[in-house]
Amino acid sequence: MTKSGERPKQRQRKGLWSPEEDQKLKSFILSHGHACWTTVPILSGLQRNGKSCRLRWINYLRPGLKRGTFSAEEEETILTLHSSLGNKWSRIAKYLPGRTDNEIKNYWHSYLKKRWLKSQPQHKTQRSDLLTESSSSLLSCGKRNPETETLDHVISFQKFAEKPSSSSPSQESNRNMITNNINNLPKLFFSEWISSTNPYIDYSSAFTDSKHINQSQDQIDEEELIMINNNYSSLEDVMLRTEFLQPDHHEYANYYSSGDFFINSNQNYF
DNA sequence: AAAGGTTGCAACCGCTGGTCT
DNA sequence: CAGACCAGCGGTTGCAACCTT
Repeated sequence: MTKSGERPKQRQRKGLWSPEEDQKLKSFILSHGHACWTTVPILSGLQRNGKSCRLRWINYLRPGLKRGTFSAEEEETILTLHSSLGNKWSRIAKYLPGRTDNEIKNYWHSYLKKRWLKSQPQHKTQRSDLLTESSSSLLSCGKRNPETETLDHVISFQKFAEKPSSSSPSQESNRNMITNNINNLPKLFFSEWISSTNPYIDYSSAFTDSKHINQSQDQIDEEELIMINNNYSSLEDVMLRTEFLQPDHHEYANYYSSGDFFINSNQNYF
């Protein structure tokens, strides 16, 4: 202990996580939860800071994460949501089960933005100055400034607006898809569901605090919904699709609050 | 085969807002 | 009410893998 009574600061590791560290963190959180992230490294014996542990869990270790390439549907969802929400990656992630905000952000910067630029040679006329002069900094994730930020939104908006309607299923066909295929849905394990991103339930708090479990639809940002519905009809498709993937969240929430969650998530994944 | 360039992604940093004391 | 603490978010960086010359 120091004079002030604090613990002497342990040298904290940085950089890539080793498999041993991953295992320590994973088993600690699965058996104890994470009431307070700053205590997690101390209690689990990791030489990392709490922030780093939190990030590693959310972006990599959390059960139910999808890995690998984004599907065409996911791409469309990102483009659609980005066009109305901007760089609100965590909000966008809420509609992409199993994807993290970090993953979506990286995907946008490394692929989607470029794909759009490639497919839009005609824009050289109107916005050639902006696109040619700042595209290099854009593509290299240049420093934040109002101009590039605005351009981000312009890019994603135009991309969405110019998409042929055939590639974006109508609300009608989407509903049909739901009714036709509801029985063919893959069943989610609860751990998958709780780890996937449900727009109606703040599962991250729920994980350690069961009082949040019964939060329901009113938790959605109403302004967000209004904006989405006013601007783009296919954004409703996004919402439907998301709900479609996670139809039984209330039932699962009750299941979680019953305390069986950890047992089953352990069985399913470890 | 090797050097240099590019890409993708994991992780860090700094800021913000909420909660607690 | 103010300050401390914490979680969450978005921007940025570092580096390994891959590609090109």
